[in-house]
Amino acid sequence: MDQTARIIQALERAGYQPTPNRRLVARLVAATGGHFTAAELLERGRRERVKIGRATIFRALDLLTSLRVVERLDLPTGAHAYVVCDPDEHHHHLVCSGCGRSEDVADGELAELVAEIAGRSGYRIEAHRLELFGICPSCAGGASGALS
Amino acid sequence: MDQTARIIQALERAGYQPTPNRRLVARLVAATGGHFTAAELLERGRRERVKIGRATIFRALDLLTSLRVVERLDLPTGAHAYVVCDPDEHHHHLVCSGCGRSEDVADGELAELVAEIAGRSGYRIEAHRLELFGICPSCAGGASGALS
DNA sequence: TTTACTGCAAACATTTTGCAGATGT
DNA sequence: ACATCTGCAAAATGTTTGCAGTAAA
Repeated sequence: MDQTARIIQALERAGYQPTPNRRLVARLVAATGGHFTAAELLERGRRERVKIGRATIFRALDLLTSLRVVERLDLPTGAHAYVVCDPDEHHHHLVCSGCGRSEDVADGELAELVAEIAGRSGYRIEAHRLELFGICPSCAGGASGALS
Repeated sequence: MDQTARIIQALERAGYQPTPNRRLVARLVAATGGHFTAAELLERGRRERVKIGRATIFRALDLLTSLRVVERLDLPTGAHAYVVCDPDEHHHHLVCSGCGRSEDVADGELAELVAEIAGRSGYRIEAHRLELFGICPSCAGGASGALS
């Protein structure tokens, strides 16, 4: 099953209608290998389909965010962007500053580190977010991506 | 030396004038144990001094951000806030959702984890940001903060 | 006297909302 | 029929900018 279908299914499972607009947003979101802003999505949407309103994009994105199918993240520039992601496990994002591609990174050992910080500080830590920014292999190494 | 003085000194060292407005911002920023938004700062500033413009607040905050005396962070709600911090070492922030207090957390073992992620993914990681949100001991435990 | 700083208001960018109409169930 | 969804335009936010005046070097 491809990602577009997964997103649409998530909508249906949550009791939302898989309307043409929402399908479009799902498709656009899935077509992105990386992050995108609401404005970009609107522009791409309008290229495919004449009628889709800004508000609809934002509403669909809110919906998908609440279903954890996409996540909102903050670029180093301060701009807000979204990335598609796996709703089932806690993870973080590694974003390429070159091409915008984004990969999920498992929480892994971070959980231990967070627990340790909790112990040391006395805080009850309820949420944590790790954002990683860098250059992906293919942006770094021309075509091959092999590091010399 | 107190924090207000440290901030003013950082401005002077970088060649900026320690004007009354900037001193005010330094004082307001230092008076905050935690995070604050630009709007809050403006309001507090106006309570002390009738004349200070929104733009001046933003400009001062940008300045302090570029000097790494404050850092801009993104609350889970998506709102932008600022926290005072130590310009000399790489660290992260632990923010109390109750009172807004914020503490610096040393990068510590995170560096290793980041290096490992870099190795595994092939990305050249240029920046990373860890944001922790939780409840501080005094918000959690009533007055004493002792966990039972 | 030359440059840095400031307030103001306007410009801008981004996101949200109210609402009447369209669409899906 | 009924609830959900949609586009639009207006409103609410949040931030930046142009500029003329003020203060500092």
